[in-house]
Amino acid sequence: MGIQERKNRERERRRQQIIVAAKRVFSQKGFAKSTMEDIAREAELSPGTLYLYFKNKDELYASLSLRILQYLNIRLNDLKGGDGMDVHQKIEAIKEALYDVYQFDPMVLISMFHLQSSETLKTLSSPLLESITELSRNSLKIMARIFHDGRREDGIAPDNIAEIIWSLFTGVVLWEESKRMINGGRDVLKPTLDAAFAIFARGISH
Amino acid sequence: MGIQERKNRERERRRQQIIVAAKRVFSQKGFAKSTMEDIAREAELSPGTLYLYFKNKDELYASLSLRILQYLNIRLNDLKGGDGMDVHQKIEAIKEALYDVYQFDPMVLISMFHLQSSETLKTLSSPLLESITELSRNSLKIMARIFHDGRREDGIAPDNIAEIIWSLFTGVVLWEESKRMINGGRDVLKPTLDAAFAIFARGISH
Amino acid sequence: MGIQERKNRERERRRQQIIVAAKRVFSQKGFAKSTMEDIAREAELSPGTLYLYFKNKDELYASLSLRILQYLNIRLNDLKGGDGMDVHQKIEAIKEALYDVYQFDPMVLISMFHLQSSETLKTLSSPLLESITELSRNSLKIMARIFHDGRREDGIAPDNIAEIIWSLFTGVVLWEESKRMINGGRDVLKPTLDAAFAIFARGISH
Amino acid sequence: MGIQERKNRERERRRQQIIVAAKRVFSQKGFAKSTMEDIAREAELSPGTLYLYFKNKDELYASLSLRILQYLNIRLNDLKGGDGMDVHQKIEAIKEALYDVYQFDPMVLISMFHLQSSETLKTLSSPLLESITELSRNSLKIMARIFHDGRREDGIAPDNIAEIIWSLFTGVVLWEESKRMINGGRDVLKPTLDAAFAIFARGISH
DNA sequence: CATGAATGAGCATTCATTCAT
DNA sequence: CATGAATGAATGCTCATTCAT
Repeated sequence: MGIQERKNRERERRRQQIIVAAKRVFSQKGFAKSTMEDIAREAELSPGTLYLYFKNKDELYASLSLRILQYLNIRLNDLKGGDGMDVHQKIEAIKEALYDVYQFDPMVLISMFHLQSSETLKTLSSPLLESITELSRNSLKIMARIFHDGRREDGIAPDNIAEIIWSLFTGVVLWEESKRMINGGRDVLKPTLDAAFAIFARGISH
Repeated sequence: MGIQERKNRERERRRQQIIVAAKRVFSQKGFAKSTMEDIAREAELSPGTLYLYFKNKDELYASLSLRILQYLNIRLNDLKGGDGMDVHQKIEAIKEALYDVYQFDPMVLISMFHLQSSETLKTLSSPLLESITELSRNSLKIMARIFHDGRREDGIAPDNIAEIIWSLFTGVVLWEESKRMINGGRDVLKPTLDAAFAIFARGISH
Repeated sequence: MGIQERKNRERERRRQQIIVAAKRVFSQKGFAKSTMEDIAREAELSPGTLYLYFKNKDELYASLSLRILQYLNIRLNDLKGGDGMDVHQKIEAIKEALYDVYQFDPMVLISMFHLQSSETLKTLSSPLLESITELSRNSLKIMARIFHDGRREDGIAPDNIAEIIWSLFTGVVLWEESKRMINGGRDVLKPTLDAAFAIFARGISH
Repeated sequence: MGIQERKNRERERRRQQIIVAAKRVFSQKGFAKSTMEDIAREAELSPGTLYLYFKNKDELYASLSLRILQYLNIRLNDLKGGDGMDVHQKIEAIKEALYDVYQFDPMVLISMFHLQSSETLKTLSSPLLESITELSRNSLKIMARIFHDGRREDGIAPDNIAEIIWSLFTGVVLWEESKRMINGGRDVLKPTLDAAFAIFARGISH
C-alpha cells in the first residue's frame, strides 16, 4: 500500500509540474499560440510525456482551472467559521481570499475563460467537466452562505451577491492584466481591487 | 466624386459583412477552433476575399473589438450632456449604455480579451492597435468625465471609478455568458447587471 | 488596312511594355517569387490586362526568351557578310554581338533557363515553343556558318564551336551575375568576358 | 559516447535521403512546380518530417548546392599535390574533377542558380549562406592555386582563369542539359565538355 | 515510465486566373 | 479594350498526437 501511495504522490507531483509549466507558457503566449512542445520544454519533459498525464491539450488547459478552483475552495472554506464578523468584515475577508487566489495564479481567469467555448467543452471528459462545475458551484455556495446573515437586503439574494462579487473580481483582474500586458508593468491589481471592493461593500448594507 | 464615394461605401459594407460573419462563427466555436474558411463560408465569400479586407486572422479578430469600441464611444458621447442628473442617474445611464453595447454585440469582451495575449498584440498593425487603445482610453475618459461631479469621494478618483465600472461590467458579462454557454440559455444578463449596478451605485455616494 | 496596321502596332507596343516590366520584376525577385500582380503594377496595368496579351504566366516568361533570341538573331545576321575577317576577328565580332545582347537584356539567360523545366515546356503553346527552338537553332547555325572557314581544326566542327561559344558566354554571364547579386555591384561582365574570349580565341586556331 | 555519435550519423543520413529526393523531384519539375509534398513522397517521408531537417523550402534547395560544393572541394583538394604536371595536365585534371562533380550531381548548377535571386538569398539562414559562399570561394581558390605556375600569361591572372574555367563548365552543362531536356537524351555532356576544354586549354599557354 | 522522432490532418495564406462592369 | 474585385485550388508550414525504442 505504501508503495502504491508513493507512486500516486509521485504522479500527482508530475501533474502539478506540468500544470505549472503550462500556466507559465500560456500566460506568456496566450492560448492559441502556445504549443504542447512549448509546455513540454518549460516543464523539462518530452512532448510525449504530457500525454501520459493529460488526455489532450484541452484537458490540460481545463486542469489549470480545476487547480485554481480547488485552491479557491480551500481559501473560502477557511472563512466559513467567521461567525463574529459583520457583512463588511466578511466581504473584506472574501476580497482577501480572492486576492490570494490571484496571487497564487493570476492566469486563472484566462484559463477559466477559455473553457467558455462550447466547442472546447464538448471535448472534455465528463469527470473533469463535472469537477469543474461542481467546484465552481461550491465556491459560490460558500460565498453565498457567508452572506447568509445579509438578509435579502433590498431584494438582493445572497446567491446573487456571491455571483456579483465573483464577477467584479474577474472583471478587475482582466482589466488590470490587460493594462499590465500593454504597459509591461507588474502587480497593479491590489489598489484597484481595494477600491472596487470598498465601493461595492459600502453598497451592500445601508 | 460620387464614384469613389460609392466604392468606399461598398468596401465598408463588405468589411462589416465579414466582421459580422466572423463574430457569429467565433462566438460558436471559440477563437482557436474557428477557421478562416468557416468565416468565409458564413460570409458567403471565398477565403481569399477575406484577405482583401483583413491582413490576417488576428487583425480580423481585433477588428471585432474595434467595432464594439466605436459603438460604445457613440453611446457614451450621447451621455455627456446630461447636466441635470445626479451621480446615481448618471451611473444608471452608463449602465444602460453598457447594456446596449452588450445587446449590440455580446461577444465584445471575448474578442477584446483575445487581444490580451502579448504574442497576438505583436502581430497587429500599429494603426489598428492604436485605434483600439485610443478608443478604449477615450471611453474611459468619457465615463470619468461623467463622474466629474463625484468629487473625490472617499479618496476614489473619477478615473478609478470609470475603470471599476468597466471591470464590473465585463466581469458580469463574462460570468453570465459562461452560464449561458453551459446551460444554453439566452439573455440572462439584465437582472444580474441591474443588481450589480444597484449595489455598486449605492456605494458611490453616501 | 492602315487602321488594322495601327491596331497591331499598338498591340505590339503593349506586349513589349509588359515584357519589359516582367523582366524588371523577375530580375529583382526571381521567378518563383514574382507574381503577376507585381508585373502588372510595374507595367502600370491591371492584372487582368496581362491575360489579354499572354495566355498565362509561363508564356509571359517564355516571351522574354523569345524577345532576346530575336535580338540575337538580328545582331548575328549583321555579321554574316563579314567576308574579309579571319577567324579571330569573327570570334571577336561574335563576342561583341553577345555582349550587346547582354547589354540589351542581362536577364536573358535566366529566363531561357527557366524553360529548361520539362514541366514548364509542357504548358507552352506549340507556336511559341517552336519559335523559340527555331530561333535558337538559327542563331547557332549563323555562328557555325561564321566558322565555316575554320576548317575542321583538330576535329572540332564549326557547329560544335558555336555551341561552345554560346556555353562560354552563358557561363560567364551566370557567374558574373551571381557575383553581382551577392556584392550588389554592376556591369562587371566585360573584363571577364574579354579574358574568356581571349583565351578561347587563341585556342581556336593554332 | 557512441550513442550521440550514432544519432548524429542517423540524422545526417536522413538529411541526405531528403536532399536526394529533393534533387530528383526538382530536376524533373523545376523549382516552382515542385511541392514539399512531392519531395516528401519521393523521400517516403511525411511533409512534416522535412521541416525537422530543413527550415523551409528555400533552405532545402540551398542545401542541394552546399552538398555539391562540398563534393567539388574534396575533388579539387585531391588535385593540389600534382606538382609534376604542366598547365595542360592540370587543366585536364580540373576538367575531370568537374565532370565527376557533374556525374555526382548533374542538377548542381540549377540549384546553385536558383540562389541567384536576391529575394531568395534574404530568407536563407546566415550559417547556410556563409557555408555556401565560403565553399565556392574556396573551390575557386584551389583552382587558382593550381594555376600558380601559370605566371600571369598574357595578363591573365590565375584567379581569373579559375573563374573562367568554372564559367565554361557551368555554361556547357547548362547548354547540354537544355538539349537533353528537349530531346530527352542522356549523358551528352562529355564530348562537348572535352571539346570545350581542348580549345580552351590550347589557348592558355602559347 | 519516459522519450522524441515521425506523422499527417488541418490551416492560414497566396496567387494565377476569370469575368462582370 | 481595360479593369480589379473576387475566386478557390494549391501549397507551405504547424502542431497535437502517436508509438517504437
